[in-house]
Amino acid sequence: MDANILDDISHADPAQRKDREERWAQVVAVSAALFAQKGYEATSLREIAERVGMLKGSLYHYINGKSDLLVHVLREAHSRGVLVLTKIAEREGQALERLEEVITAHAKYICTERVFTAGFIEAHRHLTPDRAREFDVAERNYRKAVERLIARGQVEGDLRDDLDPKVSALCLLGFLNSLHGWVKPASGLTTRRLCDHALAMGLGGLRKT
Amino acid sequence: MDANILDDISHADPAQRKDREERWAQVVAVSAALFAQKGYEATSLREIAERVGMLKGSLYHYINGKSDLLVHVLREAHSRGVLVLTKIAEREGQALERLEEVITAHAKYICTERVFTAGFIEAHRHLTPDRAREFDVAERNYRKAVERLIARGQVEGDLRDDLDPKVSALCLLGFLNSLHGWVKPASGLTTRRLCDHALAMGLGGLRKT
DNA sequence: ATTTCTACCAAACGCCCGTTTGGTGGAAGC
DNA sequence: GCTTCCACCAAACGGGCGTTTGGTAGAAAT
Repeated sequence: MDANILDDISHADPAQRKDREERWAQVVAVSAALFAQKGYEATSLREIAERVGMLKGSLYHYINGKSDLLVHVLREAHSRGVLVLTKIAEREGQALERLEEVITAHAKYICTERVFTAGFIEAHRHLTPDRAREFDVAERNYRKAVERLIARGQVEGDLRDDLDPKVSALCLLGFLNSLHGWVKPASGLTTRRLCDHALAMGLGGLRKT
Repeated sequence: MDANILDDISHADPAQRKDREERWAQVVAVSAALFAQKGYEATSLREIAERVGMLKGSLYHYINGKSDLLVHVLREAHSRGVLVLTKIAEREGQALERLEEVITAHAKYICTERVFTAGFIEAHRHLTPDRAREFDVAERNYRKAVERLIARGQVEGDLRDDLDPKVSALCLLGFLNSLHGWVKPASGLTTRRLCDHALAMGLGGLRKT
């Protein structure tokens, strides 16, 4: 079933494999760009195929259905975003410093890798529960890591301890993701300044005054 | 063209008018619920008509096209949300207090009127620029009002003045709207507690320490 | 030289969408 | 009692979608 994507292809010679992989990467990249720009539903296979230079039916040599594209786009997004951020959150050290790092990295990711951050919420609607689980788990892990960070910050005395860590984590991540909605490249706001601003506002509500 | 919706109907007798208006309100309410739940594109006229108890073609006695429904849903949402919040933001008084009121009211609106807050971003994609303008203007007015409030709070000495009011306003409103993404009714979190939390986090980053 | 394989084309399929058209039953107006 | 009007039905329309099927040109393998 998943042969086109997942099967071992070591029996193919290197030249063929490279061709196919390059083409496939191109397809995923184009899909990511279009999904980000117009949303998953509003993007047609015809349009994707056109930008890659083939007919829509030919895409089925790479996929078994449209949602395969979504899965692979989301996987790339997660490997660049959520997974990296989770690792940062789980590093050793003073909680407050870790949290600052996470917030800044998250904001930076949102600003610079715009292609991969759009429509995550929309995306879940278009995946069957079992295909979505993979991403749900990753996102939950990240959220939990931030939650633990906040709790530790409270214990260490840097963060106010009258706020529930879970709700705080949800608020913080929601806030950071919301940056995507209005931050535009070339809006006269440098990434650097935006990250500083996000840090000030994201952390300001958590810090002990 | 717009006869079904906008025309003067004073020549109809009261009984008829009431019937029609009640039916129309029902259609809008059902549309709002479905748009919120599944999104605009994913909601079919067939589905809307079914819940109201008619066939999809019959909806065209009330509308001239599907997007009419979106416009009317958004109008109702704006009149309950953005317009109310703008008025609060523009009242007289100490800026900090006003801002607290706005944040709390905004958070409360998001939590209690869930039907009308979903898919605002998606919505814009499905309206022609001239039909969207109405809503763009209202949202901009609100944002500007909050921006002025923050600027005044800085002058009055309650808010830190090293943050750009415009960026701060965008961050704050983005944060508040992001609550919609994860706040669920009956999640064991009362509206009251959520609003307090949102206030603490939203204001914490702006306040002078 | 023949076979095999691969990347892709060309064309059709069924589905469901938003929209249009023409009609119908029953209440309201004269 | 006849006409008018109105809310709605019944059925079709064209179109775009995701998907399937069968074929083909050309390189690689034997």
